[in-house]
Amino acid sequence: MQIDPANTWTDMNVAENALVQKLSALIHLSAEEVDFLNGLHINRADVKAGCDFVSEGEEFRSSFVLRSGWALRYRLLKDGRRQIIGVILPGDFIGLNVNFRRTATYSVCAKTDCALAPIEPLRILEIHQRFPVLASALSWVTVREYSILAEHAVRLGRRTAYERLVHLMLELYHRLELIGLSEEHRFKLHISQKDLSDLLGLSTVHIHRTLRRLTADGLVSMERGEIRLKDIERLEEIADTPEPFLEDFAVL
Amino acid sequence: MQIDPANTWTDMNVAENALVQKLSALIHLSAEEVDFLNGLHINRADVKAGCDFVSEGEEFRSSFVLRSGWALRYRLLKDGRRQIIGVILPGDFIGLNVNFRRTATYSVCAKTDCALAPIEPLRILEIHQRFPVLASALSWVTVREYSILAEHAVRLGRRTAYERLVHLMLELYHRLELIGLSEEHRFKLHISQKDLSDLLGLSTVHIHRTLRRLTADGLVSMERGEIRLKDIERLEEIADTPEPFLEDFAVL
DNA sequence: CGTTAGTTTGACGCGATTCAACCTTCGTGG
DNA sequence: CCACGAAGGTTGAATCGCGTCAAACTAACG
Repeated sequence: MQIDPANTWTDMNVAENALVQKLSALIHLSAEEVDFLNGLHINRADVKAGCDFVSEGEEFRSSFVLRSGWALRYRLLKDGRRQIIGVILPGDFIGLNVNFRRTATYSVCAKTDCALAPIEPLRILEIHQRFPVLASALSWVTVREYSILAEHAVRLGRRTAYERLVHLMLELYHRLELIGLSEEHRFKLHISQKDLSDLLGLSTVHIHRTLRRLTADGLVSMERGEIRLKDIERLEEIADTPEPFLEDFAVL
Repeated sequence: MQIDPANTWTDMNVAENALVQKLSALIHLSAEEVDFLNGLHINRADVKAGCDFVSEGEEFRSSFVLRSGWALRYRLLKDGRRQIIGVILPGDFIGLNVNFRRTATYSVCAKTDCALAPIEPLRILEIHQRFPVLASALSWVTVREYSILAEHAVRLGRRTAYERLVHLMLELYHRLELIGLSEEHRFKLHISQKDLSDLLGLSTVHIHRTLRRLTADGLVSMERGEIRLKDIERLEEIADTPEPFLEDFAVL
């Protein structure tokens, strides 16, 4: 029953370039395009677990691709209540679209040690000019992010605690699978019960009890932070996931 | 106390082109750019109040700009629970980003008679090639949509019923103000209590009671579907809105 | 003038929170 | 190598915000 938010990032075969892997699942990338994407990773910034590397209200110009690690995008209310907007996984962008206003509206916190690839805004423009196929892939990334967030809203607004947890597990599982970070229905969960509660709009106590119920029902097992989804079909039934889940996003 | 989801759309001076108005608030548009944006409105489709004009799971290729009216983007769970993802107001896009997958993941329902401007995907590409300034404005639109949805998630996850309602009123007020559809802290609310409940993840009964409490506290008044925010400062205090609200979005 | 959609109201119940312990694990420094 | 503190997990009891049910009311429309 223990969730272990271990900071050592050694789970599985970490993708060389999760972004390339993610986009390849969608479209065929030419060698030139792959080179360009790898070139985006020339710069590198490392962030220790526990650090906020984007802070609400502060200057935020350059954007990033997360190369490895887990991070959380969140907002804090004045009285300390926290809502997590989403989980950022390897290959995800932080600030993909041009922000010509100046400040961040959310904070981003590293839950494990993270490697970032800072991207100059000019590089994004370059994509639109020189790589039309990549440009539409980025558009897909945008739509996908929006869709994930929309599903998050549905989860928060109209699902029970039990359903929320199942739905989140499935989201993480599918997203990790796409970048080669989960296999055989197993993945490492790098966030605490407190994080889960702020993600799902519940209390830690209730998260704990619900997690217990999930394992008691034989749907999920957990040891040392590793989650195992024991019956995907029933889980998808419970979560009432759209068909197909996280693969086929269209509307923004 | 009556919310009147009147379908006659005659509130105030409807903007000729709400999109132009919205973008003008952000950047200076050249005559050429304004012409181009107006040109997007050549095609026109009308939809009656109550109609779903985008349906989850169905083909969805062309995108739209909403010229006039109110629409709701929502998702339905199998057992009938509904969560509204967001309110679509004049000048808003539906499906701005290129969707090279085929189907819609959400439904969109017109709450008033709506006028739509269908946009061929090619037009969006044209913007990126010929109008770099417009292209970044569209990027801003995307970021803004994401930020509104993120605030929606915070609302659903970590605010009380009372706060949710206040926060929503402020969101609508500010968005309508930007396109000239609200004045003197008043605007017409074109959705029912049922819609409010599915928007805020509450029951209609509780929405009603909370609305009653808001008016009793002298913060808001309502007659025939017209909302009046009587004390913006206190409302913003209650909603704990970020500074500045809905104007300065940066992170995606 | 009946029908339909939406609003209003009260009584009751439950899902989730709060509070307050206590326990376990792990990293750190003496 | 053990002592200690911090962070996170576990548990029960009491409480409350919000949901459910059910019925009456009101306005709009043909």
